Amino acid sequence: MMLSDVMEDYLKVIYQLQQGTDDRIKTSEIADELDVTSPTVTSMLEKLEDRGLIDREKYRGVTLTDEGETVALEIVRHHRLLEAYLTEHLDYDWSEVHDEADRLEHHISEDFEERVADALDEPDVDPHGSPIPNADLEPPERPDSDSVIEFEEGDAVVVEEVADHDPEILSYLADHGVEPGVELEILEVAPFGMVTARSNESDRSVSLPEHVAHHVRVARPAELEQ
Amino acid sequence: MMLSDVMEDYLKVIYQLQQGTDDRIKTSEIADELDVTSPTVTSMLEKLEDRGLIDREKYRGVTLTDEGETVALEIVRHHRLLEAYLTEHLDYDWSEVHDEADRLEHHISEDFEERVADALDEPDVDPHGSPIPNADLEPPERPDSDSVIEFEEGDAVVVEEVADHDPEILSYLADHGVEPGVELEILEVAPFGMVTARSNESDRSVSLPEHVAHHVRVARPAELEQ
DNA sequence: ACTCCGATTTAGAGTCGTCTAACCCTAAAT
DNA sequence: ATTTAGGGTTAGACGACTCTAAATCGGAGT
Repeated sequence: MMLSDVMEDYLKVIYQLQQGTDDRIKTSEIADELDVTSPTVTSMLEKLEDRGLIDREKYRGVTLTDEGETVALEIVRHHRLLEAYLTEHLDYDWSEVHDEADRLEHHISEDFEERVADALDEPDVDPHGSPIPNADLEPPERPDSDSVIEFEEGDAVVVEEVADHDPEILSYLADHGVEPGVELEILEVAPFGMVTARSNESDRSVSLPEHVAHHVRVARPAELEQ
Repeated sequence: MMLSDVMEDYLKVIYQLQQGTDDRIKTSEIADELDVTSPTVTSMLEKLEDRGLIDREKYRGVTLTDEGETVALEIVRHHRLLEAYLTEHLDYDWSEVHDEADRLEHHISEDFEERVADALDEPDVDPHGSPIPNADLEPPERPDSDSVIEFEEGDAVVVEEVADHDPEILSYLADHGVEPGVELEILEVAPFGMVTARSNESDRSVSLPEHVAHHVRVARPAELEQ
């Protein structure tokens, strides 16, 4: 299937918006994400539907077909492998890799993908802790993490994933010891969603406004599970 | 200057066709190289002229302006750095790098270019022996090599550059010991252009039909110059 | 100088992805 | 059941890049 970069972008965005809900994805959500107008999205959705890549109900939004999901997973795999490679081998900081991976994700060959995966020894998460789809493009299983917002004062948690792309925010988080793998003690969850926590990394407390905290996904430490 | 990938491709091709001649580059040469029709080239040349990137005389072909050349050099630098990086760090063979570099050359950031150049320690040639323009994008000085066709029986020469992109031909050449750096003894130059030589690498003789030999650029060994 | 042929340009049209403006549908509130 | 607010779709257009067909240029050879 020969797809344009643009079509791939639409599929990727639909895939990502679909993560964590069963809702159909709406035209305006896609438009916001891709920074185009709604009519533009509508006309592209028609094409994607013609190609059998999405399932569309007019006025009610879309979902990916299996085929569409496979394409999306391929792009996501490219993106996350690139992020991992750039941090591992080209000295990029995790705050910088997203844009570069976005540039390149549509333009690498199967061969390149494979060599990069080899060089990294088939990693299963990218530098932000997001799962990298495997080479067979099966949907990766949903990590059992929750937004840090779900927790409360006194909880001890481990950062699993920081699902944000803004370099400024990522730099801020890294500076304050919020990265995948670090342990956080929740100090306060304000009613308007701001979370304050202490990182065992920086040993300083850090406050995360709601829109940031939302992207910080954490799990209870392993020793507390059973 | 915001240029499309397509425009960059035109400039790159014009640059490469311009190497080694003072002739203006003709519409049909560009059309052949890019695999588009002549009218398509004509209309793109109008746009490039409007942008001040080429100097055009209708019916007589084009040359790059300084600005156009700078853009072309940027793309060539990207291409050749990528080729070098892929062979050096991702285990590519010199016969495989061209297509991958073509895919990526328009899509890497300045930052990426710089990091790759650093990782390679600012190389000055790519795996085919072609000069990599420096970061200031000054035109690299013309290497003092000639096509192997220019030599005659008995000459000993060193391969400087193999300016071909066909993976089959490059594999063939590598298999027969024709790569940058190896010494060749010319055994015969047939009237129809075929060159037969012995490589001190493979210690076998190899015959190069004219269109291949044309791309094998060599120099007399250093110890013979003064 | 003239003719002719190959190369170039002009003319006109098609595709892709985008836009704005106008119209329409759905769901929530009355 | 009706209204209405807000998002979705339709219609029509545009810019970028490409094509085919037709007209035109210019150099090579008389």
